[in-house]
Amino acid sequence: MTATVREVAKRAGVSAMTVSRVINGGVGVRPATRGRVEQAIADLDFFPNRIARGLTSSKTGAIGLIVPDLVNPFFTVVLRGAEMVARRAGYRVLLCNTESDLTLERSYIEDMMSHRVEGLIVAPVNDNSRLNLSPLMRRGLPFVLIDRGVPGVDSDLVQADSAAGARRLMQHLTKIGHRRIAFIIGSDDVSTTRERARGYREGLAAAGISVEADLVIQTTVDRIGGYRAMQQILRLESRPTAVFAVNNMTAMGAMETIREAGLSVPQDIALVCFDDVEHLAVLSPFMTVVDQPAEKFGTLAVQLLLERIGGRAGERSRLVVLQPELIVRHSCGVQFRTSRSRSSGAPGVA
Amino acid sequence: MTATVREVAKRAGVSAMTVSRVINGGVGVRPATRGRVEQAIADLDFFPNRIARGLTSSKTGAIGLIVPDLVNPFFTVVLRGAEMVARRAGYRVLLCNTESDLTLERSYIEDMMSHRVEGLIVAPVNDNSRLNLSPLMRRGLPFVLIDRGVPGVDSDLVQADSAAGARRLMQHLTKIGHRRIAFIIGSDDVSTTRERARGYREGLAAAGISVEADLVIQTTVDRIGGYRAMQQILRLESRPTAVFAVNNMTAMGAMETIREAGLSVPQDIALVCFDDVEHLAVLSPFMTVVDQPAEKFGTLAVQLLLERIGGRAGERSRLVVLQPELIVRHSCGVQFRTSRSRSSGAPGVA
DNA sequence: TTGTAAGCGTTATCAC
DNA sequence: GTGATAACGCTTACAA
Repeated sequence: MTATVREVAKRAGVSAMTVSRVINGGVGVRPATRGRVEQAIADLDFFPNRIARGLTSSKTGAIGLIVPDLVNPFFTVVLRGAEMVARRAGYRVLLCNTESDLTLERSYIEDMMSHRVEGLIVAPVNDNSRLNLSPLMRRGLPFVLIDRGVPGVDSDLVQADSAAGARRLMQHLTKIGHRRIAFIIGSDDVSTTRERARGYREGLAAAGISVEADLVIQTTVDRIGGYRAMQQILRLESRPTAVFAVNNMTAMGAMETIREAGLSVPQDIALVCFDDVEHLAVLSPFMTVVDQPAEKFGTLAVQLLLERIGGRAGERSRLVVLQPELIVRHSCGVQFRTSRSRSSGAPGVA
Repeated sequence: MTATVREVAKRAGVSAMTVSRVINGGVGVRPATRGRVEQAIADLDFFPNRIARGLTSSKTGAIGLIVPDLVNPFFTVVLRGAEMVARRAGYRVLLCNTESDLTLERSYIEDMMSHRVEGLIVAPVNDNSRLNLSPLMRRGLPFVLIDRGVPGVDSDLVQADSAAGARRLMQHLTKIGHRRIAFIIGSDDVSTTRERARGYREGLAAAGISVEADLVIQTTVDRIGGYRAMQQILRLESRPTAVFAVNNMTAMGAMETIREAGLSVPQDIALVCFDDVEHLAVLSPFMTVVDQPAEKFGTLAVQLLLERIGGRAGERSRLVVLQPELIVRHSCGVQFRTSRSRSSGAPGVA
């Protein structure tokens, strides 16, 4: 199907080794020789076989990125950041979408090992991902966790300060007068869920409010989960004045319920959430959110991973905690203007 | 770093071939032998090296997917569809994001050839992608174009009927009374742009309206492009009553301008576009759109590609034209209810 | 049912 | 500066 180094070598009247040298930068090859080889490569339309290369050198030039939900814009942006940094370093990103399925996660991790990626970035499904990660730990394949930590797994980790973000959100809501704030929350076996729940409790406590169990609705962390949770909230005898959705997807679902009920945000009920929905947040009502620097999750994770792959990392695992940012818009019930271009200015222009 | 077939073989007291047979399904291996091999595999924590496998069998089990913008939800959903079908067929999808950069597209295509993918799905940047695709054609590597056709490239193609979609949109707008409809359009070297422009003209003509050059604003097909184009539109002496944005991203940018200007949709100006923004369309005002079946682009493309890889496709190239669907919501200025659950019902429930 | 031998396309190593 | 040889880990083809 395509020429090999040997064929190129033959045509250029050199050895395969010389061809190999040329396609790898050509150091230590006389310009004249090099020219002949390059000509032969062009003539034969030769593309080096990376597969074969990976076999001898065990440098496959690939890293894996495993995320639970690629349709979630948060992870899309993580991916964009990761790919950019990886490409600049000469690496390819192999992407895996587990759809929050532990079995799929396990098989993707095995797949990545089979593909001999040099390292892995994983946004784990939940605490049970520990079992899936253990083969990586056993064989010492470098990996970096993002977004979510996994108890019992000692590795580099890039995460946001979820508790602080939630506290800030609660602080804001209570400051503008909300006292009864519902919380749409996910399963307890995800670290970010636990942290956001802690921030919720602490934030309320700081305002002298105690948590009402009725107002904490546990559900799946996706649109349908948010949809159902909000239905439940609207059925409460005494309706809360505000709702905190644990992430962007649940917030979307919650919005849908609110609209169907003929209510509006923030007039009838306030709604805030984690994760800015980025380029789509232009649609009103503009959500008040705690934004996580998604792209940084990707870029930092790749940097940490490449350091580790390159043996420049040391034994100890590293923890990077990114600060989320409160962006006050309209869905909480106050009309603010922030200094952020994303909320009040042009998209990406000064 | 990890065990090899030979090491497993030694431990199990068999030959490497027997191990190979076991890891490939184990047909023609006596159960007892097979058991010993499996035990040895478990003991040594062995994972077959796909790289090496790909070298001998030239079945790498990978296909490439090249898209111009992964942050665009349309392509994210395409990816989801593609990956699902590919996985079921035992293939992995290697994803490349060209960011609409022809140079990057070229290098990704070469990269994919180096990785010896068995085939490629490409949403090309524009007509100039022809040059980037030519190496594929030269060596007969199967590929399928999606979304956009490329003049001079004869290949399988999955696309939407853009002209019909645009016509339908114009038909609707004119029917409810709009006569002056601006068009935010992209570069002319993209097939979908040309087709949508044709639909725009034809749709207007059918209503006895002639195109006003002032109302057609050419820009980059992203959020910032839509933002600027809408600024230009608002500066027109005689403001149009409606705006047709060529895709979801330009519509987002346009919305942003409208909001900054203190205007609202549809009271001050109507806004419609191509591509449903899917799970984010829950935010109001609910856009009237022509929706393309994004996931189908992915699933069909993979099916066509796998047929071709498997030699079950025949010489002739195939064209699949998907019908886009008009979803009337509120941004056009009428309050309709459609039968689609996505616009009026629950997310994914009956 | 199992094993032997050779080779996939590249690069590491060590000569020259 | 260039080349010969032997791997890398697996599978194909054939033999036993």
